[in-house]
Amino acid sequence: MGLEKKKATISDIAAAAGVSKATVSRYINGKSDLMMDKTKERIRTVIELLDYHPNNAARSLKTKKNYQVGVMLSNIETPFAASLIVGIGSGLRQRGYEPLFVDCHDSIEEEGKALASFLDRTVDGLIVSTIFMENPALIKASCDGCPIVLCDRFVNNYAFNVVSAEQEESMYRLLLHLKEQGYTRPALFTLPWAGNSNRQRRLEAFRQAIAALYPDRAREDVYLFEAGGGAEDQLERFLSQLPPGEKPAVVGINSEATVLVYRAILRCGLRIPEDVGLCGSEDWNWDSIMNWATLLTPSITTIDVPTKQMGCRAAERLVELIEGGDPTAQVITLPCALSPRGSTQLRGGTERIDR
Amino acid sequence: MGLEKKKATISDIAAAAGVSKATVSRYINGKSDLMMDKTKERIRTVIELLDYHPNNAARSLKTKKNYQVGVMLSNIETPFAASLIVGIGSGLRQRGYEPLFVDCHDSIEEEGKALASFLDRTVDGLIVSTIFMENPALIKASCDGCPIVLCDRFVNNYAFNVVSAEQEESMYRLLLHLKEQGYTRPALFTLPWAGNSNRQRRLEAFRQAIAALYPDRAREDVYLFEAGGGAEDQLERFLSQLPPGEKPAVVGINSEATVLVYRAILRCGLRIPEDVGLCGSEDWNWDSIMNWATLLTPSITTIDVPTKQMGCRAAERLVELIEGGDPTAQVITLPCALSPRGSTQLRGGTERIDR
DNA sequence: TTGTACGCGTTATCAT
DNA sequence: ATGATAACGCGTACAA
Repeated sequence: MGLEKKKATISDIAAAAGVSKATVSRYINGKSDLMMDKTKERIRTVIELLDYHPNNAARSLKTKKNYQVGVMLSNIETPFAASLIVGIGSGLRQRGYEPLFVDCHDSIEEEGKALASFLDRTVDGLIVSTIFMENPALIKASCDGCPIVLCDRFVNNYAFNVVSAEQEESMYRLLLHLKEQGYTRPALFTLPWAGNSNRQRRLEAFRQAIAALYPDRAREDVYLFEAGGGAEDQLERFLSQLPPGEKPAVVGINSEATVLVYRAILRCGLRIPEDVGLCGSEDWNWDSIMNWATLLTPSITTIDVPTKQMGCRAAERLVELIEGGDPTAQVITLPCALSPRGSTQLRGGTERIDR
Repeated sequence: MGLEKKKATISDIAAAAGVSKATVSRYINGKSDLMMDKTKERIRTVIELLDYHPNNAARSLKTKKNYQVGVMLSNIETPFAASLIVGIGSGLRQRGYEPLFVDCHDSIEEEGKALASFLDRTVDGLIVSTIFMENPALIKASCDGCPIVLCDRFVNNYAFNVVSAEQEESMYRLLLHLKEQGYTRPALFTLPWAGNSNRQRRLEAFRQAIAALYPDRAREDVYLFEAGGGAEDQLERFLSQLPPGEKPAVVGINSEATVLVYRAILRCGLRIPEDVGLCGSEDWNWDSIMNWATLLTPSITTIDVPTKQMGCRAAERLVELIEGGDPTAQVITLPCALSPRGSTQLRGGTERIDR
């Protein structure tokens, strides 16, 4: 109790086992193929006895590796980020790496600071999921040899390794679902997409799907509004311009947009799904009774982005890069699932309450 | 481009500035009071020019500090954890420390592993927010001298430093609010509380508040159910045993419980707030349009736990401990706010839709 | 006010 | 099959 129990070092082990530090080091690092069994055994027991753990700082000083990777998130306070954290964390730790998460608060300055801080701490690599499409600092870091994987984001003018969610196919399936349900007029309601690669990709996917499913469609049903307001105005614009006989459905560009439109629809005194269908991209993939899509009444049809798996896959790819795998930029695309719910159930059946 | 731009070391700086490594080291560590101005200036410019950054591994090898703290969370995939992460992260980074977050998935084994891994990495301290009230491994770590702060949790048989949310006062205010609204019979609906210090504290707070506000109340209106089911049965039991003329209101022990009861009430064909009042403890403190309490219709009255601030405060206290502050165990208690919403608005006014 | 020299705990390169 | 020994980059007595 009173004794200062100093931590055992490799020298202690060497002395206690009657071998040299070099031998102990070899044992620890699995280079013990040509080692006598009884030597191994001696080292093993002494390590056990003294509860020896190699010192990471010393190790990393020598090897220039510290088994830590920096993870830059755009806004941690969203379930999207939470899922990403879980996926990245498990993927990384599985392979012996420790994640350092930092919230960049959607600010390019914060992001620059975080990047500098990580480079300073000499992390072994970076996983980046921030929104900025113009990102010279990140490109520079990559050029300087820092392994980087982008997660669900793209950056202009540089071919990064990216793990992302499939968009075209899932958007097509969503619009097909709406059509099958009897909706004749799907419109995309989106928040500003400038500088946001995901919104741009979804917008593009929407246009493609419309072109495929409604080849004769002339005007473009894309409505832009702000998180601060405007959903209601745009909704009224959309509905007032509707030719008679058309059945409208709104596709929200993300979870937030979908909820905002949901409120706008109710405020206009309209019913979901009878008067207007509603569905959206669900970034959270949050399997819980607290999922926003099932909290609303009726519950909302969504495209479910496999956030956790994206994180896990990004971790996997990054470790490949760190450990010398082929650095050629790959774009890994994960499929999304469609979850039809009450908000688009125009014909037949009654809504099933999930869980 | 072709040149291998090796990282500058302290020796490079010393050489370039024409001084000794010791002087540079002093400069870096702020011990430059007695240093000649022109020496300082020389060092400063050279550091700038060579873009020198001290190597953390070497530094930590020498000083046994690495400015990293381990953070053990019970389940990262909840907004509660997300808020905590933000609070802890900013509090820690503000003071020059880096958080290492790990998800223990409500498993004591995982937690043990994480603890060992952190101790192994020689973090400077620990912030713990996991559910286990019996936790010998954690007590041992503390006894061994590792600075530890518990966040919104308690552990039996050991006086840890704790940052937590105030419970008695807020529960009292919630029940008072219900009474003022005309509800005569508040009942607590809770998930199993064994081993969960927060649920136990809330349960106790509920009992105290009932004793204070309804001194004549004989039987105890506490209903236990499981996340998997049972809310509906318990609700029917509660309502059927109600004396005529009583106005019932349900208090959910946490966000999840409240949502489960919400669904049960609707399934029973009852109206909120007319037939039954509903309110609950909101652990997330999640200021967003996606907040569950405002997604539901009507939106739900909550006690808002200041999660982010708790994390921030825990970080602050931990750094105090790490840097040699008084280690005497403190219990820091943060006040909660009451957010009255439509779900308990029995008399007067119409529900205001928030945001 | 500044410099010298050693050691922190490892791994890696030689030897043997 | 194993042992000396020299780095790795930094902080810090101690000396000057």
